[in-house]
Amino acid sequence: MMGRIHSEGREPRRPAAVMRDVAKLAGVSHQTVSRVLNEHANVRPETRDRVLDAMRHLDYQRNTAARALVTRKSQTLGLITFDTTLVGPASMVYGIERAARDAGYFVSIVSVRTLERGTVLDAIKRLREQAVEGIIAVAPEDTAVAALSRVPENLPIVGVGVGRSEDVCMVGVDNRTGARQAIDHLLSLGHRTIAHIGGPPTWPEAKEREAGWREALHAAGIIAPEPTAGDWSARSGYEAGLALARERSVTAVFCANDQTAIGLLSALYRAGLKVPQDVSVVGFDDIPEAPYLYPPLTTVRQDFSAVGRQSFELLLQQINTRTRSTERMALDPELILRESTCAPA
Amino acid sequence: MMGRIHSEGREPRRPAAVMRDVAKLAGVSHQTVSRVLNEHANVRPETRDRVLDAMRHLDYQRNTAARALVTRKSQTLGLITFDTTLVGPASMVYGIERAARDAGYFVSIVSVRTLERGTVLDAIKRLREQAVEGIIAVAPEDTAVAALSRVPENLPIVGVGVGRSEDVCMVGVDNRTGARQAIDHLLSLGHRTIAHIGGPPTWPEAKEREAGWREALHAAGIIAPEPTAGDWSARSGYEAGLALARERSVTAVFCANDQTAIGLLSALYRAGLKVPQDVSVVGFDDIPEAPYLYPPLTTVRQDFSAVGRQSFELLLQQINTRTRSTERMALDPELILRESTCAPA
DNA sequence: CTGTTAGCGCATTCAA
DNA sequence: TTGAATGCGCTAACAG
Repeated sequence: MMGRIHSEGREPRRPAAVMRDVAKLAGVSHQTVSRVLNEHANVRPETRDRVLDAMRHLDYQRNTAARALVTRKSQTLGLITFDTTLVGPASMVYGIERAARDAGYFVSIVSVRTLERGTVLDAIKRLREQAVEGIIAVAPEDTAVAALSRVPENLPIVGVGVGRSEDVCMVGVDNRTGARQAIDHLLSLGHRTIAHIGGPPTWPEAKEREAGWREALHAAGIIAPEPTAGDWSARSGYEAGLALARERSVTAVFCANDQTAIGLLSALYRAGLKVPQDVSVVGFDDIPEAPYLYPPLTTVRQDFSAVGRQSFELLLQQINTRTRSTERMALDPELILRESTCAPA
Repeated sequence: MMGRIHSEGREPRRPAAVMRDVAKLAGVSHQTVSRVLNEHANVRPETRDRVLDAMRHLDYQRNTAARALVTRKSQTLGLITFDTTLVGPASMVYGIERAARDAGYFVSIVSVRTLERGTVLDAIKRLREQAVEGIIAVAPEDTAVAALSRVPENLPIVGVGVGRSEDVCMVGVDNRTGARQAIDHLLSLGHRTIAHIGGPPTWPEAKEREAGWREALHAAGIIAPEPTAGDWSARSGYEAGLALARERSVTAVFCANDQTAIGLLSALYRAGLKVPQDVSVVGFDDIPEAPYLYPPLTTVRQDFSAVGRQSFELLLQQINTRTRSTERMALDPELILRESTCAPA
């Protein structure tokens, strides 16, 4: 009779308090509790305080599942990120999560290792199961962008990247302009042979950077040499650097990103070349280490967290207006001059 | 009478199919649909197929809110991460998310900028609102660890890091051993003056690495000099390096992490010193760039994704057994020999 | 093997 | 200003 005779030892002591409990303690109906919770007007301040007190006493947590069930809103958005140690994604996750939280959204994350169509589709499926109200996908590869255009019309989505897509909203950085700034800088220094170590050809960002390099060279009446293929890694920069050092024909190298530049620097030194005296080097991204490399790296800065915030804004807009946007937004990068570039000998 | 006369233009075309719709189309009860969904036995294969077909036709998505409401399980776990471009957290998020997904859990992420107690407590509160079944918190600072011990008894939690805590399960790397390996290596090379550029003193990991350095030195009968304070950044390594170069009394430096080592290398070169000939350098972490620095960096490797997986395992165990564990697990790091160390001149 | 019933905790009508 | 009823979509218990 004492209750709990059959209590199962492994259960948490007290079941979590629900609205009814709060209501009882405050001497009101559970309805009124709901009202104060949702900040409806028409609740006497005095009643409100009693309810608030009761909630505190019972350590009341509103049940989001029940709430979502009836409102048909999960207050959650999905985030698809790419597994990587590249700075970009990490900073963006932070920016996005931050913005989402401020707007009252939870964020559910799915990390994918590759950006193949199938993988991304799986991630989307998983997020749909979760009933997310919208999705932000870091989609730097063509295949990923293609997958995004397959999400149902009624699910808002924003891609982060610069891939071409007919029907999905994308936000990224204007890589082409960034690259041109870098090359123009090198040209103004007097360089005429400017090599490029590119990123993976399946990445639109890589293609844009290469295009910018090509355009700037072309505008100066210089025929672009064949770029070296890379994969964003220091390793690829290192290997490309070894080859470049053997040729000894270039006075400057534009790297697809800073990691590549790190590897390049290493290869150049190993070959006995000096930077910037023998070879000028420019990177892309402006990772936190860039100013403290030897020499401090001239590079193109991207504001990743701005991209993150912006993508959330665009998503929120779609959610609120219930319209699928196909807007395309490109933020401007900024050339940061440091000591890895100088006039050629 | 034709229905939809009052249809609101901005609504998605078709409301999402629910179980009842599937049931009707398949000519069964909604219960049977639920059975096939949850893979209960006792469903005739034939019926099963009809149901599956119907689900496909209607593009049925199960409603997780409704499911969570009745099962009292959100199938979600919370992840508190630290805003940073440090490799560790990024790799661990991946490992954790991966493991969680394989086990059928969603993961909801909260990124915090600082690890102050209040910030972490807020993150926990937010996750509790979401009714997560457990929390993994990347908690590399003392204040964060302290906050973790405040979560209610019935919410499983695992901290990632090496902080001391009476009542929360933690998994991390044995930094002390890692540091000792590094110093022993340096000692065996013949070094007798081995400086240390530390991490932030509020980080237990930093303290452990320093302790390992101190212990190894002590064991060799050497009195440890005063370590230089750093903050994990390349900048701090650079500044410390400038100072060390002025003194010119050390033959080797053990850095708290690889970023610090990057800055140190830069400062050393700037001062006209050669690595490893004049000064040997050892890092910690083994970031992807480490093998491609100049010179390739000898460092202590941590398996971040293993830490991530392990932390999930421990969390899952707590969830399943409904017991709060206080286990403490330390994975072994591994010294990776490269070219930044050699015998002193 | 399958269907019927009940209720999870909440927000949203309606009444009072 | 407050309370009573209704049902969101699903799973679990019980019948058949």
